[in-house]
Amino acid sequence: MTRRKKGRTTIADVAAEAGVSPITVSRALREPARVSEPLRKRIAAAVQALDYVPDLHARALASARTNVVGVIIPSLTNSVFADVLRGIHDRAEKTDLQVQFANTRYSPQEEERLIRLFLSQSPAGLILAGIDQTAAAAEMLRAAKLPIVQIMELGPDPFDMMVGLDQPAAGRAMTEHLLEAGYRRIACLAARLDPRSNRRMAGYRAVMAEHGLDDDSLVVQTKAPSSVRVGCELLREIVAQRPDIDAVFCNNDDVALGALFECQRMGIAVPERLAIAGFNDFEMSAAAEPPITSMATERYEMGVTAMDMIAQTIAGEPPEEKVVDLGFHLCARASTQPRAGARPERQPAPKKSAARTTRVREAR
Amino acid sequence: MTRRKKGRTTIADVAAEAGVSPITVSRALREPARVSEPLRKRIAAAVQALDYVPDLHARALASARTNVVGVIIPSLTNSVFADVLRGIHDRAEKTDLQVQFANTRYSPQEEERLIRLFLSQSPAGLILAGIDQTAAAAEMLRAAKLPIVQIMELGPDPFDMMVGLDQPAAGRAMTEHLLEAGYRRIACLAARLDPRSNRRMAGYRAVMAEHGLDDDSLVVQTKAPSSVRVGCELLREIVAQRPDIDAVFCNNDDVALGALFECQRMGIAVPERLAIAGFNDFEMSAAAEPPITSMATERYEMGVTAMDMIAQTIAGEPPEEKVVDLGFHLCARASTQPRAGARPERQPAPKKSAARTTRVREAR
DNA sequence: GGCCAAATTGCTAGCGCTATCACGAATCTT
DNA sequence: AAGATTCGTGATAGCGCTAGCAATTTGGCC
Repeated sequence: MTRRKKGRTTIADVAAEAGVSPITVSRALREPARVSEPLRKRIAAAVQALDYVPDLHARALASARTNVVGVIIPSLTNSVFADVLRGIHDRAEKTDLQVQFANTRYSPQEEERLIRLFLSQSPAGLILAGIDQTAAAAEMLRAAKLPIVQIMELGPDPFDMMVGLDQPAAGRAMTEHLLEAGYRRIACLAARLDPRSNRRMAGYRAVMAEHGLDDDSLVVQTKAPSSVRVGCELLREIVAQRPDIDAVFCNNDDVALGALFECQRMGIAVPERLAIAGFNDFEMSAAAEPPITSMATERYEMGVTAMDMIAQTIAGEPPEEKVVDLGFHLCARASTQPRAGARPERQPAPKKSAARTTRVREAR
Repeated sequence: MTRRKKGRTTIADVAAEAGVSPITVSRALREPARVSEPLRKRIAAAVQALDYVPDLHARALASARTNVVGVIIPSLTNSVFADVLRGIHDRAEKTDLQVQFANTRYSPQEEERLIRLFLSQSPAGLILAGIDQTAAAAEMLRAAKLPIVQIMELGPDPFDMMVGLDQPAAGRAMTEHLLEAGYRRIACLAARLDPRSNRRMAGYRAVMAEHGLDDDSLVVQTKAPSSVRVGCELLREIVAQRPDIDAVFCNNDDVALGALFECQRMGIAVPERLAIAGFNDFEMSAAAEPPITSMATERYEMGVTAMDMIAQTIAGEPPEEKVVDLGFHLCARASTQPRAGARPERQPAPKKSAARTTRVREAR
């Protein structure tokens, strides 16, 4: 809409006002240490007086460098990502970095397209979800000379940096918690086949198999995105299919909440007749009646850390640890009350991702 | 990080490849109709061959115009705004507009700062939440020559365009629903003093006053942001303060869910002993047990419409209606079951914002 | 055939900023 | 004290693209 911006205050105006050259103003703004005290003050006063705001486009063009960090994640609806995004934005505010967000809707092709699009704009950094990029995307990313952080989970071969948690281990830990609480016929309810969710389920199945309890009929999945309603539906389904189950492990807390509602509707006592465990420890889970056991993940912290790692790298001080494991911790609540006669919880053998893993039984 | 981008394919490379001048390539890309068929094809082939992607910064600098739409809303946590943002992004993808998001954390000063910041970058458009901008912000916005859409609610004096709903009317409508269902001592639970929430509460109080039922002791507020836990706490508080209430109107569905959980914990039968109504019709409300009555608002649609209005304005075809009322509709569910002897629901007198308002009693 | 209008293409001149180098003055070597 | 280094500042030359207009071609019409 705006035509030629006739009136814009430019760096030249400030320079004239302060009686210096434009380049000095530019330096005073970006590298104050390289400009002498008196000039810096005069320039600051001129900036103030003229209400000068640098043109980011001109800056980007001239320096072939931007302060835009691209964030490419699968979804905006899932509050898991909303939390991460909040962390990213909060930290971005404290630097001069801008955030440019795009969602892939869980499509690797769309992700590839977006990565290509972002890279062509030479962003200051890139934040990606997960480790399942297409081969073409991986090639571009490895060739790209910019800080990249993969978030949500950990994997063997980072493009650059990584911050997340060991999803299979988290799935294992929850399953072990249920076993230790005395449950045996533990079903698994999974909404949309999010790669992280799949890996948690792999952890679940591994533990079940180790105990000779694994069974295809214990798993119910759907392509629908995770939601409370889906939790209701999945619970009805598993109860119809395996009326003998004594616990359900839901791949996300909204599914767990749906399962709880459906149990209330069907008159299934939780946890006496059926235990319910979720994942991600949404705010509502602790408030539910009964409170729902969940696995807390550091989503906000993940966004903050990712942004920090990028800011540090840009500042020329890349973080010592390129891969950060934020761990997870069990929030054991009434919905998975140990059964009478269950052996007490023992400390599990330390695992790769267990560094910051803690185990909490909350009072209620 | 990136130094001089030595390798970047520029419009000149494409022009050379296609055997035309750079400006023609530029036109072919932006206004294909103004370039002849054969040239257009040659240029398209060259773009393809060289994998050319225009530099948006250079474009913005040269044209003093960007394709960035700024979105300034109070929060990212509240799923109300997440839904709006999703609509905005989904529609942005279908145009060539980019979205730049910032959150004010409910601070008008922060909002003013962000508006100033955005305007200095001459965005293609601006989307703002609500109508409570500071005087200084209002002045800047009225002076700005760009499409602006205020969302979430309607007001008398738009800066430019507006899409939302009549919040006081929505508050009235829910209160009337409760009255018609036979409830009389209706409390109001309000989390963070969101301006929209306040206006809904004003609607509630107006209706209560009209029926001689208004009372300060029926209202409980908190500065804490809306959440399920806050719903639990507010319910305990109101029950302690006014044990005689027969219904609660919660300013958001997460608060309503917390109220429901707390009732379950305290052994308060819903709706027999206490009816619960929420607002915004979150996905979980219909799935709860009992399903929670709520007022559905078109949040996703609001984002889509706002973006559409901006895109249309930029395209030189501003929407005929500068103010769009998306209405609201009651989703009456079991949590506000009419009491025995309640008079049947009558159609309310048509209101300003009732154009698209419908009233639904859902089966369950 | 000549003239005008419309359609098509290209030239020039920046947009506002910063990388790079150049320069004089102040500080440091030995 | 003469040269070698800093330090602080400025001049120059673009970054990649497009507005505005000029130049050219085409087509239509009398």
